[in-house]
Amino acid sequence: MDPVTIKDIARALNLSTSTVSRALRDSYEISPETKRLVMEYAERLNYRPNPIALSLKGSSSKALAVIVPQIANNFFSQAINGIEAIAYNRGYHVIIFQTHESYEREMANVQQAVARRVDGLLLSLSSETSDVTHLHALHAQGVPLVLFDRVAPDLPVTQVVADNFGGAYAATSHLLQTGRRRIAHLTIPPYLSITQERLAGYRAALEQYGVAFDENLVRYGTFGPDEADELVEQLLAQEPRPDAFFTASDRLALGCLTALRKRGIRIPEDISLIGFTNLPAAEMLNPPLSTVTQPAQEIGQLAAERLIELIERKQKASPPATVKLPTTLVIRESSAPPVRAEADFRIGL
Amino acid sequence: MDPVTIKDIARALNLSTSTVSRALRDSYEISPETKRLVMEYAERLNYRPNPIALSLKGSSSKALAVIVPQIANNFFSQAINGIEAIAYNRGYHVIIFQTHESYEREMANVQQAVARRVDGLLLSLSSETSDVTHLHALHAQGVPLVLFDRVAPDLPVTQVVADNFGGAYAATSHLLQTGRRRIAHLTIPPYLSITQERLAGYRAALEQYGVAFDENLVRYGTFGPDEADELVEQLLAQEPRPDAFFTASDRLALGCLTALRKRGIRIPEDISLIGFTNLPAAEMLNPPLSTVTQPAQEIGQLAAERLIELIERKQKASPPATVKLPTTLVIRESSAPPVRAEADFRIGL
DNA sequence: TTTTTTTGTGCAATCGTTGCCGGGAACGAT
DNA sequence: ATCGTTCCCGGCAACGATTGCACAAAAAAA
Repeated sequence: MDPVTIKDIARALNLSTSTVSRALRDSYEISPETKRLVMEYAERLNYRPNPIALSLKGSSSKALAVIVPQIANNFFSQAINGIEAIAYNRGYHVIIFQTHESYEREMANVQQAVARRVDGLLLSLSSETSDVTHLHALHAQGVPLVLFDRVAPDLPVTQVVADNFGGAYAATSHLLQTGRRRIAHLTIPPYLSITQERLAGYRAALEQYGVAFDENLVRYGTFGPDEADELVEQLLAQEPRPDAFFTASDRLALGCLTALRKRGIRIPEDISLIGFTNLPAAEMLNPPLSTVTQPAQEIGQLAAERLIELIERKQKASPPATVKLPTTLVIRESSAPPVRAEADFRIGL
Repeated sequence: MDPVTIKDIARALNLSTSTVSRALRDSYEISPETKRLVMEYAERLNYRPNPIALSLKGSSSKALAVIVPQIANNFFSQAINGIEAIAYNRGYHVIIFQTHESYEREMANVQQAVARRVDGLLLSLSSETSDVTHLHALHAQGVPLVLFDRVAPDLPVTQVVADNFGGAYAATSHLLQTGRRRIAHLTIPPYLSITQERLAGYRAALEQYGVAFDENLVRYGTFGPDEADELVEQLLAQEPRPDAFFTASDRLALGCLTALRKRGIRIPEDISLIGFTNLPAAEMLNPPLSTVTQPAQEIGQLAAERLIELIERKQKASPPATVKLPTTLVIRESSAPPVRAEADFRIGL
């Protein structure tokens, strides 16, 4: 019951393995008669070439590595979904690695992926990663590589991202337009490209509205459990107290919601809240959560498409570029203007 | 810059590949001096044995296949998280396949996994799968296999599941205890073991409370988008109208919530709602959603542990068994008794 | 009939690694 | 001096598939 090999076919048909191999690949130098024989027999035995042997031989392994910080994260699982969809109908398989936000594991995973002779890598950086020489090395070796979401702008490789700046800018502008002035930003570790872009969008909007940037209003989380509560505590202690929270992840947005509710703070009356999230439940939360949504699946798809193009067309593929997909601000109740907003505006607050 | 092979080392040190191989594996038949030389040189060149070659050679590939219907699903991504955690610190890698609820793709994925010489498979059945002969074949071939969550009780392999019956029984009992009598059950495709177990738990509770089972109150979804709305529509048309919904998945619970709210139906006053879900946002929904939670990560961990035991101890491993992990009913506002419940009870409703 | 061309097939190397066999050197025992 | 051990190490084959080259037989051309 062991898998059928080319040798089995050769033996059974009294041919050499080379003939069988060539017959199966429909080579012109094999007689039609022999081809038919081989093909039929192979079909009957349900022969499948051994991908391991093929990889060893040096051709392609038809496998892509996807390295992400966490699978159990809405954004990444959606992105992987997109990747897998493209990979599948181009005949590739997907091997998934998690870094758990560790630089060590990121490097180990890259090593492993290369050792397993994947045809290419799709990578989203860990939050600990500030040094990308391991990726430079990879790229120098000619290993096809595409970064997505959490990228490294300096690397001369294709990168697929959401418009983090634009999303953050839109969210912050919206908060400002609805009368908020003390806008806190709860965000994720500072090395990440997405953190910096979102922070930049936040600052740009503040500047645009002539509101001074206060770094005490920016707090960095670390993906730890229940960390939002403490960050919220710190922010609420600020004087004057923030009147809006803009968070950079779904986990933080939920954490904020919990922390604020726990303290009896009303949303949006006392504090306005906007997340940066793909939570399908955002609309059903109490209150419905305003968020900046990202096209996670499209990001995955696009990244996979670019990678496969890179693999298959090698030199002729489009040159490295950063592709930016639009984000969307979805306004819901959690960022509604406070009831007194109108009056406040009138007295020039 | 190509990966270093055992041959490179052999050439450089003027030894044979076999000697190098043995030196690296610390074989007793190599002189300490030679070993030292080889080891040091290998270390310096950062030599890593080629896993592909090892797989081909027939030993183990140190890779596990995980086949699930969907990655972008809270339960599965958490389970995979658990699997990956165990696999990682036992030195295994995880290759993930999605069936997208298709029987065809499930079979293709199993084929691929075997072709890639994984050391074992972790599988959760697609909702289309009613025939498991492909798994019988696999098991007959001696391929280590563990099923989890959506299992096939007839297969003589280890299976790791949540206590679906118990969870459904608890949820339904709770609804009955809070005065509900027309309890609808929105569930997932009928072939699935989990569907049947949850349905059985639901029926058992009804019977326990002397409430007749009405099959018009049971609706099967198909994982389609927005299907909940139509199912809710159908159920609301029933006469008398249901006073509670018990759903078998997080997607359905959210869909129900949306559909009911859209129609102006109050939860829990008009209709009580309990989901079967691991949504982290359940507590923050409006109203907070009562659910039966499953230990997704533990299920993954346990399944991975069993599989690795199977792989490494082969014959000496514990015999196939079904491991059942407890589910927990978390009661929140969505299943609170209606305000008039007390009065109703008094008049014997 | 002989030479050339065409056609179909087999041999052997290759990928990286390990298992098996065998061989030379050194040593002690007879 | 011869034999048997022990210790180290090298060569070959094999895993499954592909591929360049060679070679045979048959067909075509001379």
